[in-house]
Amino acid sequence: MKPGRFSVPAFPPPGHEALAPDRCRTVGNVLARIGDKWSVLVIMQLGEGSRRFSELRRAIGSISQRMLTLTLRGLERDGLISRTITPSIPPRVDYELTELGMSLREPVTALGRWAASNHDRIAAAQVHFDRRDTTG
Amino acid sequence: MKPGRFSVPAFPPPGHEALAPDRCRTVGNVLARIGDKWSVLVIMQLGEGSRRFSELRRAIGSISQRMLTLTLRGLERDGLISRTITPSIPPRVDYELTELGMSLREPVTALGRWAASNHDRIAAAQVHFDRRDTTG
DNA sequence: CTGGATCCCAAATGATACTG
DNA sequence: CAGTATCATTTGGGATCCAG
Repeated sequence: MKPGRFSVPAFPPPGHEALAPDRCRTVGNVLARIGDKWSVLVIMQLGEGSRRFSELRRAIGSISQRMLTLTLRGLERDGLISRTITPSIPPRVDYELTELGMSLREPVTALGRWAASNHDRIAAAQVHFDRRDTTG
Repeated sequence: MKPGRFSVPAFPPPGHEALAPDRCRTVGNVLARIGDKWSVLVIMQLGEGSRRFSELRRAIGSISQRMLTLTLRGLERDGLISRTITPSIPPRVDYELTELGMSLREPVTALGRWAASNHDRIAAAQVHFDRRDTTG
């Protein structure tokens, strides 16, 4: 950490502290974690039940083997999924949502419903914005 | 999806509707958009009311001018925020959530509540995972 | 004050080859 | 099958300078 004065942002005026910066950060952190390109897809897949590595790979389709591994490690590290190895030949590894992971499904699917309900409007807004850019 | 006499794989419990791969993509796209490092922070700030560029910059604190600009452009393109220019000197630009942006607050804050409730458990899981890695 | 343009570095992701 | 290791590429993001 650099020495010097760290700037403390002005406190929000009374009545405007519904969303503390603190909480914003927390949300930001969580979104930074599950908001990557793949985590949610994995979570939603596992939300339907236990899956093995190759099943997830096929189900998601476009994910590379490397990224699936990394994503699963990250989710496991966060305690959202569990990893069960069956040392057979060929080996088998099953992934499953933990209780914590299960509890995440609800807010995520809420966001999912929002996305499903509004992605038409978003797409339309994008087209509009881009047209203005090219035709303006 | 043609209903035949094939058995349907286990239904998710009520309230957790089936998660078609299609829908997963939609969610993934939306999360890819708002799940970046800054969008949510901006949205939550604007959730408290209209803000001008420099206010957002100060409030968020660690964001660079460049990223704030890019983030705002992205959100505007998605129709989540509106941009109002007042051609005074010095110029003034205010940002505000659109109706669409407002509607996003609810699912986002739901995720926020989840984050606030569970980030201790996540942190603990991470410590546990990392210990296993270094001491194992 | 707002924000575009440029340069540069770090992190994320993909492709491929290799291993138990 | 389920990874790991490595390399190449893409993307994210900060710093800085410049302009209306």
